Amino acid sequence: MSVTDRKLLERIWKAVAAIPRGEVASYGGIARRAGLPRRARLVGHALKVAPANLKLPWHRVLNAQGRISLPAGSRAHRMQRRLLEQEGIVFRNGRVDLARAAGFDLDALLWRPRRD
DNA sequence: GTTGTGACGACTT
DNA sequence: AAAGTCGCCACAA
Repeated sequence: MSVTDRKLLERIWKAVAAIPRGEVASYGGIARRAGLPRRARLVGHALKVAPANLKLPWHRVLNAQGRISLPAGSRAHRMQRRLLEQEGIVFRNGRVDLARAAGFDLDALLWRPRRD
């Protein structure tokens, strides 16, 4: 693995670490915030290989549909959903309930689930 | 080198 | 809404 590849991963990890508690972001959005537009798949890869010691809020990263991308029914899938609900995020029909009432930031693709 | 796969996404049918 | 298609590209075989 080249040094530059390593740097890309680090930039992605940093962007993920910046997702505030109670909010979620998309793979594509993280890629853009990391300065890597159109590299959504790389974000998935970055999370897969992320060292556990970084303690990244990986569960706050969803696909563009607001759905969990991990295999449905898998252990990891259930854990992601649990972690999200644990911080107040509500699911509706298998999708994160995205109410863009206030704070919906299209540019950053950072979503704010309705908080009531 | 080539091929298939995949924690993706935008567009078009 | 749902299914294809295409672009993207790291990785394993």
